[in-house]
Amino acid sequence: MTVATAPEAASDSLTPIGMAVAPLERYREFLASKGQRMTSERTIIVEEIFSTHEHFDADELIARLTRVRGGRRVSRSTIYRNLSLLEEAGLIRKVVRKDDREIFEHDYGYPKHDHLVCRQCGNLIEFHNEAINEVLVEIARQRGFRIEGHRLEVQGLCDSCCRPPQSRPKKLNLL
Amino acid sequence: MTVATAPEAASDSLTPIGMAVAPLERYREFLASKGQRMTSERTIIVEEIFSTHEHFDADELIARLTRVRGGRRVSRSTIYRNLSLLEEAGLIRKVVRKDDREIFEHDYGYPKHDHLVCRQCGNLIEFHNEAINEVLVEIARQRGFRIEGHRLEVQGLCDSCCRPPQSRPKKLNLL
DNA sequence: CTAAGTGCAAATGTTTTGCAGAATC
DNA sequence: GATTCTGCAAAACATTTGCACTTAG
Repeated sequence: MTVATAPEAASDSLTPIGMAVAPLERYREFLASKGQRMTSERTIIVEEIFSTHEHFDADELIARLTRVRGGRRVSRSTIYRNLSLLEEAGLIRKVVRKDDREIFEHDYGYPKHDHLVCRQCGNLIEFHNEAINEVLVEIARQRGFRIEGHRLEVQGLCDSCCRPPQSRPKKLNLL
Repeated sequence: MTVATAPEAASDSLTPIGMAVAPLERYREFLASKGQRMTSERTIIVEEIFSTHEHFDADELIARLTRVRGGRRVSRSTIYRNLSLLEEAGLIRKVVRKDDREIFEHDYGYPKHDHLVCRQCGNLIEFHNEAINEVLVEIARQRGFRIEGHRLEVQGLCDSCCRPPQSRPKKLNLL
């Protein structure tokens, strides 16, 4: 059982835990199975997405591409088209919706989890709990429902947003 | 412990389980607390929403109002403005997002629950499970997170959409 | 009366789509 | 070489907003 963060033996240079093959390779296979093609834009997108394990929305991804990839950019349409495909391929998934935008994250090579969403600072706090899955499986069984996935967002206030600014009693504003 | 569906003793004619006061009254109080007013449009909206326990989106509500209320209609803007207010008041809540629309349901006078969403027929199947809440409360406690609510949608295929049309072997189409 | 609410039409902002040229297999 | 992709600009769509008029308190 591996708990490491470092790359393991696999077919590519970046192949963390739980990935039989690297994301890019996996995308290529998925595309091939549908008679679709790998392109340089798709490579760039997948590499950027999997270069870090972070939540992102379409705009953030575009920003990252513009910034990081030395100006080499991918059009907005292509981003959207590929986000859909990547989701279909099981490489990413929509986790929550924030400010009218879908937030994505890796769904490949990373253990399943859900999120606490702070309505104040917008932070996403990941958590994993097997009991929830077990409950869902049982409920689904009873109803003859075939589960394909789920999305659980817990709304509220995170630790730091719960209490007023108390750790900064220096410059008091006494109007 | 009441399990009935019929109205109980309360301050209005339509006051099912768990409602200290009827929805309309409750909305009035909420509005008053914010220095806002009750209007005929707001009355119509609340009465229509609580006339049946059904999931709905903005368009469906507008349709229901147009149809049921003998042509007396409320403008789309007013509907949206009030859906937000009603949510803030805790009378309704967004449960899932389907076809790019927010689906609402009663959040007042009805036990908390979550949904199985069939991707095929779009049906929403309600279920209630206390264990999930317990898990969430415990996780939140550990992280110092103050829960205000949650949204859990389980995606998949419902019982009838799981299997192909097998119970209709009469008129076979043998092209 | 005065502040708040409504309806209308126009605006918003994200995501989608049609199409001509570019690229993959 | 044919089919699939991309980028662009325009479209689609649910939801929001500005404004003049109406209405609740």
